[in-house]
Amino acid sequence: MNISEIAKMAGVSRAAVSRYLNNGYLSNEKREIIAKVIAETGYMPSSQAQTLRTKRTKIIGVIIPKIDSDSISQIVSGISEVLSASGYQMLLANTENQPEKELDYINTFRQNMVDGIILLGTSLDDAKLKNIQELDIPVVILGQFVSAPSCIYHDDYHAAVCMTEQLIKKGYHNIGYIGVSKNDTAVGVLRQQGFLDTMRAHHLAVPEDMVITGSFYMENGYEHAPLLLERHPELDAILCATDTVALGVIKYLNEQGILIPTQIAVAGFGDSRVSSILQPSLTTIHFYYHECGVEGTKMLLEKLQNPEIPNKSIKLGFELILNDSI
Amino acid sequence: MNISEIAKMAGVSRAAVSRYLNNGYLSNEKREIIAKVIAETGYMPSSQAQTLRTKRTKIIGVIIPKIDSDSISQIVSGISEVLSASGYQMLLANTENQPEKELDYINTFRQNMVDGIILLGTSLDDAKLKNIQELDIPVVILGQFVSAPSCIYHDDYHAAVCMTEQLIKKGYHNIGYIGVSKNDTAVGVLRQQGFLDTMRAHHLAVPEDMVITGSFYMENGYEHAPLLLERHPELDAILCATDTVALGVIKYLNEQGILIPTQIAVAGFGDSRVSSILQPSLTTIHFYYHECGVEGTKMLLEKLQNPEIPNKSIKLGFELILNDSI
DNA sequence: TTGTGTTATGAAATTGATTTCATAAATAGT
DNA sequence: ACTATTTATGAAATCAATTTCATAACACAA
Repeated sequence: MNISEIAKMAGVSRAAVSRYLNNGYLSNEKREIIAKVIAETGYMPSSQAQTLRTKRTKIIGVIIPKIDSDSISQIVSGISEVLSASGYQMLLANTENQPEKELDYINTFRQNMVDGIILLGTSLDDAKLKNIQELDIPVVILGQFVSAPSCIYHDDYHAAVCMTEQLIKKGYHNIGYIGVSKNDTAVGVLRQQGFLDTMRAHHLAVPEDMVITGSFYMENGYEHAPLLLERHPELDAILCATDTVALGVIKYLNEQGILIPTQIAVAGFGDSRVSSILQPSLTTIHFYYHECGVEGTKMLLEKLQNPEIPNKSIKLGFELILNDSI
Repeated sequence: MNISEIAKMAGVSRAAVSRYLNNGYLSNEKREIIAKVIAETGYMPSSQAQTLRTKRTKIIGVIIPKIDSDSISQIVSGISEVLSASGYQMLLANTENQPEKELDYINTFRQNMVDGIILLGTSLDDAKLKNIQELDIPVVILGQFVSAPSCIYHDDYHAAVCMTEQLIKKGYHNIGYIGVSKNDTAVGVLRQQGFLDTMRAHHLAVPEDMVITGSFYMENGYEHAPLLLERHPELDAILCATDTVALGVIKYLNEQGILIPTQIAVAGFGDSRVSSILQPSLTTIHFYYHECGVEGTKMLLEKLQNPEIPNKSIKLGFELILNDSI
């Protein structure tokens, strides 16, 4: 079933049918007859042929490091919400935490498949950013600050400052830190920097070996908590770069019968759904993940409408969720 | 940059370039010169034009009820793994728990956009299934048993039987049940049926008002747990159709200072990541979600290779995760 | 009546690839 | 030396839409 057949059945030209589909110049008479034929046949125009002419796919490529993560699935949910409201489709690419795959996907997408790209950034080196800027389609980066394309990011640094101050205020002075890879500027570098700067500002020592770096998974906390405690028996709190890591720490402490927060306080970042259900509930930072997805997508769609719009970067705030784990 | 320009630059015909791209009949001489030109220009063939001819998009449509769910994101992760290994892309559509949107998306996908569809089924009535069978592209249903297209599903009934027997064995005889919508045969109907049948087999009464049906969200457990306890002060256990619902119940019990499992035992289904971290850890059923995604995708890709393959349905097992909440 | 402008319409070009078909050149077989 | 076959190649058709351009039909003013 193609446009020519519809045209023949309706006794009009292909152009007329195309005009019908695109609200072009057409008499009501023809409009009606074409509508009838289309309703009868259930004809749907081929999006490939349309794209070939119009150069628009109405598909947005979304690149994420992993899908089964609380924060990421919230962002994706926001993206999907806006896209589907605007008649766009979402092509989702999962790098499975291999940042080098990001470029692969960008190149696949570039192959005329998508109108724009949303990248949930992990490690963004200069080479990658240069590559991104050379694309002829709009790109929005989520979760990391970059000067080049537009981006929406969280105030990771001050969130860490806020959390650290809170810990200090509560009387914890020997605070260990379990972080994640420095390749991730937002989560790996800035949160740790916020922690260290605040400790220094309060004249509290943080020996080098009281800071540990690991993966984004629970195992990071589960395996490194004992290491920290062994090295520093005086430890009274552990701050983790993500809630997921904090969950690992909590699992270990529970297994060992170490009381939270009496013996060791624990805090995380991300306000994962379970933080309030844990016993004790986990003190954490709420970031606006869903909003991040929503706003980022709106930004991309605006760029699509008007490519002349200059790059913007939006910093989203945070909220301290004061629970019982500190 | 299109195939004609490349052909001109290389001094060959468009057909030769196309043969180069598709490993066709071509002399090494031409092969080399074309390779050089393509490398210099960074040319990438237009996937739209390719699709227009070949009728293959190398895109699979995946329809899910929501993205920010533990079980679903695990399934999607499995799907994404297999697809990307096979050079396919994933078009993800989120119905946001509105089953009527499933058909909308199927229709959008049908518009020549995808080679096949994976549907994480929620409510599948006959009309919808008929619609699906009339599609000219292969479809695989995940999570529900259907006779029509191929499907991969979990043994929800026996999982519920197993869990209920376990509760009874542990001495709980007044068990309340918080379920989800009956529109979902697997999660809503079969799990509840397994529970009721097992209770009956053990001659244990389950008054009608000891079974409550609600949403897939935590609120379901959080709001209905007090209702159950009020109606039946003799209650000694609550079985929930999903871990998420169980989390809501646990949240309520914790807030009220009701001890788990001493005063009330709680169990769920789905082995969500946090079940082992909760205090007490949640007794639950492990389903093979990731495998479900992997196998379902393999099944679809096989069908794509050979459309003559008859429909298959695979039932995946489960595992009782015996923790401390019962 | 002629000229001008508006409204509808279809023919044909265009988009960027693949594929069929015809054919030329090279090699093999007798 | 003459077919027969294999190997390479390009011209042209094809896929299914959109869009430009030309033009027919009609209304209206001079």
